Amino acid sequence: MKTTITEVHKHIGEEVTIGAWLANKRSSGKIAFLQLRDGTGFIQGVVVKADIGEEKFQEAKALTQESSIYVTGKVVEDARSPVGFEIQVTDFELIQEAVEYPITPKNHGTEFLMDHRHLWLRSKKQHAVMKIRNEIIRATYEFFNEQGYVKIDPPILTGASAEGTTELFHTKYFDEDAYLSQSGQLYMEAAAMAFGKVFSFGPTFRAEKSKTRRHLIEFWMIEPEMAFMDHDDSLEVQERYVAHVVQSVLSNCKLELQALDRDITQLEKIAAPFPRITYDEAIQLLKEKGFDDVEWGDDFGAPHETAIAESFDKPVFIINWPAEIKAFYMKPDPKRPEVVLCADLIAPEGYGEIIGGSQRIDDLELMKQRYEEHELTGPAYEWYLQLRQYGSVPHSGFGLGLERTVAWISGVEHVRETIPFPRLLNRLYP
RNA sequence: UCCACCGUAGCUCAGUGGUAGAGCAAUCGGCUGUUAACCGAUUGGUCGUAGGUUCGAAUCCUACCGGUGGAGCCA
Repeated sequence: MKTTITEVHKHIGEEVTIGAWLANKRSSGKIAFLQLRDGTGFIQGVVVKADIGEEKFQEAKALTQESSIYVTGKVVEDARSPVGFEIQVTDFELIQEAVEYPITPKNHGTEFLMDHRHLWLRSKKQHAVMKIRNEIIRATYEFFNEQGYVKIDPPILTGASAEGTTELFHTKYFDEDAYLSQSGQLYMEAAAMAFGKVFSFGPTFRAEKSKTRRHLIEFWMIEPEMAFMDHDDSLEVQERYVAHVVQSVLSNCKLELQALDRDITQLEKIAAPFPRITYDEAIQLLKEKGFDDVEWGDDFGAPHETAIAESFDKPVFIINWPAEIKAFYMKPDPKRPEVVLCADLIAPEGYGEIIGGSQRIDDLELMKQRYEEHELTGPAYEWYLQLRQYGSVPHSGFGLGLERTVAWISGVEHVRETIPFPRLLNRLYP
């Protein structure tokens, strides 16, 4: 009967047929080992000449890497297999012969692999990272649905920037100027006033010429927004959400974490609550660690974030940043108006900021003042002001960068391996 | 945009002023438990591009093109 590699454990002792690709092959004079993959997993097929006959055995030895085949054989348990099972092949049928597959079992450089991203996705490590990405997305929907959030999709084509800081991708909207969304946040605030607790999951675009392991031109964000929640309430949601995602990956992606050689003891520590330090304390900590050039009012670079993260074995919130280096919509601390009620969540092990969040300004007059300070005018911003005019309430929200989260949990060095087809500086293909 | 490093066989790299090399892949042969299998043989080159220095340049110099890492900015 036809089945898949993840299902073979239900068919021990039975003969099954699997549609598969040949990931690799090893053979000797009378036995051949076929490393098979079918998208659901990897398994070894064993071809014995004495069982299958001379002609078929020679055919098996001639199979090339990444050729597609239907393999028929008996499922047996075997302690030597990393997945616990293998298939004793009784027959196979070649679907298509792959000639000189470019990605060989040996080392390749980044440029070559990125040029062949459409094929690289087939490899064990990339497969594992994408499965973990999928689990994080699944766990995200699970978490927010269970907590009563409504998923709302903000637009991708917009008339102006959400934060006014980063470079936007410009395009035409018939005769008007339009930009690709850099954040759905302003729309999610509108949605929170309509549905209470909402979250979005979608792509965002930044036309920054960033060339680091933490940056993509196109990346995916999860942006929850909650009415009637202050910033402390939001921090609690954030830590419970992140912990849920990590625990879900630990439970459901054991083989994938193993394929990536991830040190899971680091992940097993991730449980709410997470430590919180103020921006002021962070400055102090950095000075103690020898960063003499950091002054109050400076933003932190990657080395600073890493140094702070090293002091904790869980993600750490840095709260209450100077208003001048944060977005216009963040609510000032009533006790100390020069700082705003916000937090960055810094992942452990040097993966950098994975969440940025804040309580939003709910006062109409203060928001008008911010508009003047930031020279925000036009129809793109008028509607946002109305949210403070008609039944304004305290509300908070945050944005989690999916790719940085995948990189951290998977333990991969660079975010370009955490999205199927990364858009990078100078890379629009494949 | 700035800084550093790198472009040599299909891939990963060595060669740093005197005949263009290795491993892997491919092809042929051997091997009954391999795990990036192994062993033997064969094939494979406009040394990123254009100038320059030199008796002689993959090697030294200049410019350009491409890439990698980082900074800034951010998730």
